[in-house]
Amino acid sequence: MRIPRTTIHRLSIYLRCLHDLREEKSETISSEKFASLVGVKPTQLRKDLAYFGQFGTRGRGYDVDKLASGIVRILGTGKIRKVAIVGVGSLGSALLSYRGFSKRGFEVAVAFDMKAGKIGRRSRWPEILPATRMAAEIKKRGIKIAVIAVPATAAQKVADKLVAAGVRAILNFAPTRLFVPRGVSVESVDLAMGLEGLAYSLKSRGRSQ
Amino acid sequence: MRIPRTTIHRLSIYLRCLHDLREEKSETISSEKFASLVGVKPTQLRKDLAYFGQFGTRGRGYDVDKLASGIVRILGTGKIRKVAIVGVGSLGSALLSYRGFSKRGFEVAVAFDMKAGKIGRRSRWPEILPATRMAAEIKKRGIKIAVIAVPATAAQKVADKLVAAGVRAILNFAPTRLFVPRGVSVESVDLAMGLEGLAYSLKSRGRSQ
DNA sequence: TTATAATTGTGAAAAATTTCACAAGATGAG
DNA sequence: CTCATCTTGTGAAATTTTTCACAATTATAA
Ligand SMILES: NC(=O)c1ccc[n+]([C@@H]2O[C@H](COP(=O)([O-])OP(=O)(O)OC[C@H]3O[C@@H](n4cnc5c(N)ncnc54)[C@H](O)[C@@H]3O)[C@@H](O)[C@H]2O)c1
Ligand SMILES: NC(=O)c1ccc[n+]([C@@H]2O[C@H](COP(=O)([O-])OP(=O)(O)OC[C@H]3O[C@@H](n4cnc5c(N)ncnc54)[C@H](O)[C@@H]3O)[C@@H](O)[C@H]2O)c1
Repeated sequence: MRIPRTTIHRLSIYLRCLHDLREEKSETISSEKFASLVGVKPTQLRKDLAYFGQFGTRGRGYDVDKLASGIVRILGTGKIRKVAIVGVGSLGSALLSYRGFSKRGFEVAVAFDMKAGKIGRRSRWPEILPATRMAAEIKKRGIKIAVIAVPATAAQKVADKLVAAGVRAILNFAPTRLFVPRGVSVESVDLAMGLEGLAYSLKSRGRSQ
Repeated sequence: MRIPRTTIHRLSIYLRCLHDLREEKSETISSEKFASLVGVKPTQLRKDLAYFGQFGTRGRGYDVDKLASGIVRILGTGKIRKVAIVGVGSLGSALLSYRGFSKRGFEVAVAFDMKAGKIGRRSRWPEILPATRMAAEIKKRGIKIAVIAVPATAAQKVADKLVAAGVRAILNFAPTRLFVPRGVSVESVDLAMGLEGLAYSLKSRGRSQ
């Protein structure tokens, strides 16, 4: 059965919310309350979960812990996944220092840059290596996920090298389309696109929202 | 007529691609070539545009310049829109120094932070003001779009203040849901969510892609 | 134990979105 | 001018996604 892309997207949102609920020591929650918390319809939440099995108890709701670990299992973020970042400019640096990824099951294991000045090891930061060692290190460490934070003009070449080195999933911040072989996934984050969406809803307020 | 959210999203992608085509001095392009460039079906591209009128010439295709300005008009990014950034931490700093927004019709006009050390004026950066002056400055400058780059725990309070000051659209980087009144739009960018999507496709390669 | 209330899981209906198929308009060669 | 070719715009069909409605299951109180 084909699972909608949007369902996977929402699963992430559910998981984030479950983390918060866990911190508040909630044990169980009904689809109704949970849905209103994340901002979807209860039936949608139940249908999203139903694609993957049964997670709740009729008459009671969902066990927060159990549901969280269920979604983690679905997403495949159960054991920590190593991530490489390519491009340690202003955005890459922000990502390197970000503590939020580890909570979600990702470890930034290493970063690469082509400029000599960026190379080295700072306390509490992942090691930054020269871009020339990229292929070898990624192979050696068995890294499957990479983040591209280089200028758009360099992004495709970097992607090609990453794929050749065994990377199977790329989070791309460069504002350009990446062409990759079948079997490799790309998610692109274009911040200007977010602003354009907002500009549009600003223009057509009332109609679109 | 209701326009799909995804259509607006794709319009941004089309526009980015048109910018590139313009730099390559292409004059016209058919929906077929254009679609293969951005990675959608030609009929989808034509349908997306058809929501807003007629932009092409039968037998010839689309005039690159004309289509670009058409999409700009649809999105409402024709005249530069001023944007405020709240939170000048590692991510906020990256956004402040980013030169890519102005090409898309946005100007980061001002930033705010609560820590005294962040306040001031650096060359080529927008002015950074204390958070206490946020409401007054946003009102004074008539800013309608803001970016939230503060910790998740502070995000809702910041959003409330922004809305009270007249902001109508928020790009939110904090990993939390923002509750805002009707008529205010929020786009959230959760980078961990991008990674989770990738982890999933890694797990279920072949099926989902 | 039995009745009542709560809440999930799910097939079917509804709504939204994408794709198709082709008429209509434009171009260019002869 | 005419014909063959190209390519858009669009109503209709197909597909996908969301929502509904309710049977099934569990909890709880009497
Ligand atoms: N900074 C932002 O806020 C922001 C926002 C949206 C999008 N982006 C995009 O993210 C990307 C990075 O942005 P940035 O502001 O950090 O740019 P930047 O110029 O500050 O950093 C780019 C880094 O990549 C390195 N680099 C260049 N080519 C490389 C290669 N082939 N291999 C390894 N390293 C290489 C450079 O040495 C530099 O350190 C760009 O594509 C940009 O458009 C940035
Ligand atoms: N850094 C990243 O790569 C990254 C990635 C994904 C998400 N995020 C999210 O983006 C947000 C910012 O991340 P960061 O790494 O830049 O954090 P940071 O701690 O480096 O910066 C936060 C800044 O916000 C300021 N601040 C706090 N409360 C404020 C308030 N009420 N008003 C004004 N300013 C206030 C702080 O003084 C600080 O300068 C966080 O919510 C984080 O989860 C960051």
